[in-house]
Amino acid sequence: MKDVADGKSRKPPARLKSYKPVSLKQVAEHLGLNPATVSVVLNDVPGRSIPQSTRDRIKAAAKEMNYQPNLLARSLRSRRTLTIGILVPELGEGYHTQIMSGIGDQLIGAGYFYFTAHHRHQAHLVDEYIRMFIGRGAQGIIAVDTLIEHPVPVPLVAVAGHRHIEGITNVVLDHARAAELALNHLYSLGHRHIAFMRGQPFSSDSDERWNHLQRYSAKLGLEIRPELVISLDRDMSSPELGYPVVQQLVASKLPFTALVAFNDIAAIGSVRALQDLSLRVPADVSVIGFDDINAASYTSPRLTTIRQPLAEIGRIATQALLNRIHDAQPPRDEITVLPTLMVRESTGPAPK
Amino acid sequence: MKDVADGKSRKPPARLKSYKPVSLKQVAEHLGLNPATVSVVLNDVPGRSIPQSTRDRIKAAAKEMNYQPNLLARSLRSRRTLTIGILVPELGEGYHTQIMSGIGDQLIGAGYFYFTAHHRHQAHLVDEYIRMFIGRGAQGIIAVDTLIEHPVPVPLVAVAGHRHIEGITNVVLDHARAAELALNHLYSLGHRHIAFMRGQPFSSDSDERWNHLQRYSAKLGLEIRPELVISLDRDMSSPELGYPVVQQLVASKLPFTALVAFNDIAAIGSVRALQDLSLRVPADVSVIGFDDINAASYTSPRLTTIRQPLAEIGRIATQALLNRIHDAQPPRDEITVLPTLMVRESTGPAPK
DNA sequence: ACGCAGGATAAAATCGATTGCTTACAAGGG
DNA sequence: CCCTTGTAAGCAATCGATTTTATCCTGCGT
Repeated sequence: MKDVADGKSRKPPARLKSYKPVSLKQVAEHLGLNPATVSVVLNDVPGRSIPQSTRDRIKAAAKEMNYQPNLLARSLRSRRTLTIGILVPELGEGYHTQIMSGIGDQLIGAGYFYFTAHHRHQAHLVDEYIRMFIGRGAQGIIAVDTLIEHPVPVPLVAVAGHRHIEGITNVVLDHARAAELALNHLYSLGHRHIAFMRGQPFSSDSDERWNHLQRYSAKLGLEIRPELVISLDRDMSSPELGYPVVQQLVASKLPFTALVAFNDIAAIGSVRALQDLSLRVPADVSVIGFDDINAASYTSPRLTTIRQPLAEIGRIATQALLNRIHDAQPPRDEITVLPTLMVRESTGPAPK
Repeated sequence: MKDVADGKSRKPPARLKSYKPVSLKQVAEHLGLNPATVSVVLNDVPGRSIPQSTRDRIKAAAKEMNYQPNLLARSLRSRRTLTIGILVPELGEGYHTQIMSGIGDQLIGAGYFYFTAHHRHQAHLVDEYIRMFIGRGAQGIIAVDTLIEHPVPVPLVAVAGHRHIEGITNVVLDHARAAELALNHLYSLGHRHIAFMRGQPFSSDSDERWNHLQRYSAKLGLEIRPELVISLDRDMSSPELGYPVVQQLVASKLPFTALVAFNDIAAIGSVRALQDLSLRVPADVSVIGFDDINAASYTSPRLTTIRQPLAEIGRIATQALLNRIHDAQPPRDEITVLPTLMVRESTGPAPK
């Protein structure tokens, strides 16, 4: 290696073990100016008279010295941390992950960074993490599928939360529409004996989804036989979740030609269970899922499902939060998102 | 609701819209003490003589006033932010997500919080986010499947990075062992005409994996026919990735009885392609994947794959980083993780 | 020539902690 | 009786910015 000789990179980027970033004060000193002046210029504070020449000088120096403001210091004073906190029940699981992907995209795009914390449905952790987020200066919080029990001192947007708490904006799926899409689809394929799978009690969408399915069944004149209603209870996020309940359902020998699963994960396990019992999907039994997680289109047969626009939901929640942080709009209580029916291969005409 | 009467929760948690947390100063004032003293006690600073009675008084007051130290202020002074930054190429995609799940678990367990940023393989974003992490006080960085080009002023652990850069610890899979597992499995099932799928050039494991497959094939006396080697090139994370290349492979009419896919995602697409061309998996063609993402066991046939312990890798990387931050151990250059063979349903004896 | 209105920049307070250095007082040693 | 030692706590500087207030200077009007 030889010495660099070109004008540009004379000074190496100095990234060795313990370099210390340049501070505002150093920039000011270098320029023979006061830190305050430099700050004012770099932040484009309005209503200050500073000649363009000085402004240019300062900006040039900042760039040249590779000045990066220390966000901690700035935030301490100004209360703008450009940071928000995200609460999820679990990491590395399809549904939450895809929502977070939408959130992350939108936040980074808006210049915000975010903390993530997962609580595995433990209420005391929820409270603790909220406190820690705030202690670290989070200006807002997004809670995904998380039960919030108290008002919180910063703006909070809940995704798939169904409690109405003062000051909290909920982003929820239009469950009425979802039920309608699912049942119309099956009904129009000729299914009249439909089995239902309810979600776990701790999952925030469980009740809502079930209520609307009941309601719309009634509307269609479909009778729901209680023996054909099975319930999830285990807290797991693998398809195994849906396997045993469907096994039992089949073992009960009650006739049914379609199954409305609680979500895609459980639907995938259900399809497995049916196949392992020599029932063909969809020839013998149609299965419809909920969510449209990525894996739903990898299975065979590919899963017919009620799609929640997960990433979109994340983006909407984020936008709502940012609006509230900036007081851009009067806070809304609830934002509804529309589901779509994705017809794939796991549903078909009811057998004779 | 009636008034609470028990001694504990006399004072409501005051979580209304714009409450302001109590500061150290307020606690000190309340006690008639100096903030410094309070700080010293609450942090259990060693080598200070403060009588137990005072200590108790302070701790009681802190608890009673629900004092929460402001992490921003603390970090500004003490440089301990208990924060690290995580870089990933993409959010909401199986492989990275599962590694992040291990990272998140371990970090939260150790009392650290983390920022996540995704860069979609854009080098300039990588640099920018590293700067921003540091500006926000990150004490270390974990980079997953991300190309790091320069040394960085804080400890950095790279997962599946293969560049050796001063001061960076790499956590990598034992690719030699992986190749051995995959090829032994197929070989012992009688496969002699094996097709290979190489990864995209921007994926950090591509070359390493391919080199070891070649090397071990030679060892087994297996000849690799160049016409049976296909390459991925698109930057996508859906199984569609593997579909067209396998279609072409089959169209070429060259005989093969097994396919070593680059990863599970591509393997799932490959299986689809084969099935759509009326080839049975594994009766006509065996397919083996890499990674063992969650979805690998949801497909039908369930995917035989070389398992990377993804969450474990995340935990190992995190532990390595924390060790370096605490100077607990001399920094290691490389940490190797062992793969496992997961035999499922997509591989079987070679057809005659 | 004097006062005064800005324009340009400096000074100082502040945010909420941590930390090194005093100080005040009491007890023990020579 | 003075000096050391130790205990208990206060003082003040500091971290790196932002923000409010003050000061200096110049040119202009009268």
